[in-house]
Amino acid sequence: MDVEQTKIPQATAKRLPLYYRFLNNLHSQGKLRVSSKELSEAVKVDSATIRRDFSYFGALGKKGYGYNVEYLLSFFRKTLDQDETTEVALIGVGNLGTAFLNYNFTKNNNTRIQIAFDADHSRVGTEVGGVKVEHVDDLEDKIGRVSVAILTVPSAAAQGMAERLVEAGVTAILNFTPARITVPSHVRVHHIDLAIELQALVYFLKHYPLEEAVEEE
Amino acid sequence: MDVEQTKIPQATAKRLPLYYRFLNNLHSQGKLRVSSKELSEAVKVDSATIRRDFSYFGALGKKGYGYNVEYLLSFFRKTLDQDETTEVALIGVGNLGTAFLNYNFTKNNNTRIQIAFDADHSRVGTEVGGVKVEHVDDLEDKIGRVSVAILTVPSAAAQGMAERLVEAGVTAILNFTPARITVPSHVRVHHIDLAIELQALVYFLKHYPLEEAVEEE
DNA sequence: CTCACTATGTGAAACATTTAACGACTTATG
DNA sequence: CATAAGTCGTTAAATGTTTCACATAGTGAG
Ligand SMILES: NC(=O)c1ccc[n+]([C@@H]2O[C@H](COP(=O)([O-])OP(=O)(O)OC[C@H]3O[C@@H](n4cnc5c(N)ncnc54)[C@H](O)[C@@H]3O)[C@@H](O)[C@H]2O)c1
Ligand SMILES: NC(=O)c1ccc[n+]([C@@H]2O[C@H](COP(=O)([O-])OP(=O)(O)OC[C@H]3O[C@@H](n4cnc5c(N)ncnc54)[C@H](O)[C@@H]3O)[C@@H](O)[C@H]2O)c1
Repeated sequence: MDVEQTKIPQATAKRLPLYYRFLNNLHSQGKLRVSSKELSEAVKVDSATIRRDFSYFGALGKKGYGYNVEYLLSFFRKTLDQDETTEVALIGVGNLGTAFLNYNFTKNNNTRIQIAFDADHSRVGTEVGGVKVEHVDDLEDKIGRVSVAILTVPSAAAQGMAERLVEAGVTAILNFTPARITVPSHVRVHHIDLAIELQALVYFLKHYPLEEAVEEE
Repeated sequence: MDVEQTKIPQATAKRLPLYYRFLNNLHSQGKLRVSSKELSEAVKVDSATIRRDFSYFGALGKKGYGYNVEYLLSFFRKTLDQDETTEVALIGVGNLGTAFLNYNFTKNNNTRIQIAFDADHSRVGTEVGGVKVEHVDDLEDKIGRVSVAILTVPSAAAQGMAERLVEAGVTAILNFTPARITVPSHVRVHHIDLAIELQALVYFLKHYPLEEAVEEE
């Protein structure tokens, strides 16, 4: 597959899975076509932004008509590699890790948590969400060719585990710990820092007032 | 408090809680000063960006010296309103909701989940993470003056619950459901869409190659 | 077949964010 | 005290993203 499309802005790339999901919804509702304006209302992204995003992939729509849902969907399916499942490992079967294992990411989605590890012997051997929990000591033996990992260990263990994961061949980490981990430059890390998201929301609430609340009449 | 600081870029505002957390770490390690360069390595944000961010608040540092950790920390404590606790409601005590209730957001943080609601009678009355679970029918009665809500209900229930929350006075929602909810313009919604984050990570992995992995010698 | 309408795709402008570069001041050192 | 080294705060440039606005082309009703 041509890796030459590196021109697509990152902001656009982050919206693709969102478009894909809503297109799927429309498709299963039996809708045959959709305009950028309709899609805009559903995903809360400006319609011009949607058209711009789509245009990076060429002319996907028809003037005066809109987009054919089926065509667009199959285009994105290819673009997002929805036909091949990406296997994911999860490290740390605690509160968050358990929630993720119980959640079926594969519903609308090409990713599946294939294997889980924990350091707590009492968890090892149990099955959570259909995935057997392995001991973290066996990580190198059992992780196989999985290249994506979700990290939900205590923050003190994050850096150490990241290093082991990288050593074992992982090249993408979704890090839910508050630790900012250091990895070699060929490894991609996305941080999802829930405490910060909550604090930031509160900060915006207090310092960036939106339009005045309208009392009902 | 002056709401006139609306000049601070949103990108900066989102980083403030991160700075605050690391400053706290440094402080408890007994560090007295820190340079933008050191901080940069810890939080993985370019040092020029850090200096620029800080400069929106005036001259917090000393040339040739860096920043005084204690001073900076107390400045951010005020700025982020860390002295008053913000009360938060959680709607939907399922997998994710339970994880959040069990997590102590207050550790380093001015937010606390104060009250939780669920529709499932078998959960109501139980206590999760020290928070009693109320029935969602009592939401309007019991939510009080809480203005921030975390939404972890099934996506089909998201829009309806959002409307009830807004009606009950909530003005900020952290939405973990895949549904893109519609709210009045005075309500702030932040979406955290975990399935999309995972898909986006996979997309970047495949289409935005980083530097070539170096085989060990 | 005609024509009013609709909605795309995009050039250009507006806006937002990051990064580079450096003068100015501080501290440390001999 | 003079000088070297360090680090901020900021101006300006570079980069990235969103939005506007409209020519254009295809649609669909009559
Ligand atoms: N739960 C939340 O709502 C929440 C919110 C924000 C951030 N976080 C962060 O997410 C991470 C996980 O949170 P949690 O609430 O699930 O914690 P948790 O303590 O419930 O789970 C951590 C799990 O990791 C396991 N573990 C410990 N060391 C390990 C290692 N070296 N290798 C593999 N497994 C190991 C533990 O046995 C445990 O099962 C933490 O870093 C936490 O700060 C969680
Ligand atoms: N668990 C995950 O890892 C994960 C990942 C991505 C997205 N999500 C999304 O987060 C949301 C919650 O996920 P989950 O795994 O915790 O689901 P869940 O089914 O475990 O929990 C949902 C809870 O909400 C309760 N509920 C249902 N209707 C309600 C209502 N009207 N009012 C109050 N409570 C109600 C249910 O009784 C249940 O306890 C879902 O929208 C899901 O799509 C979850």
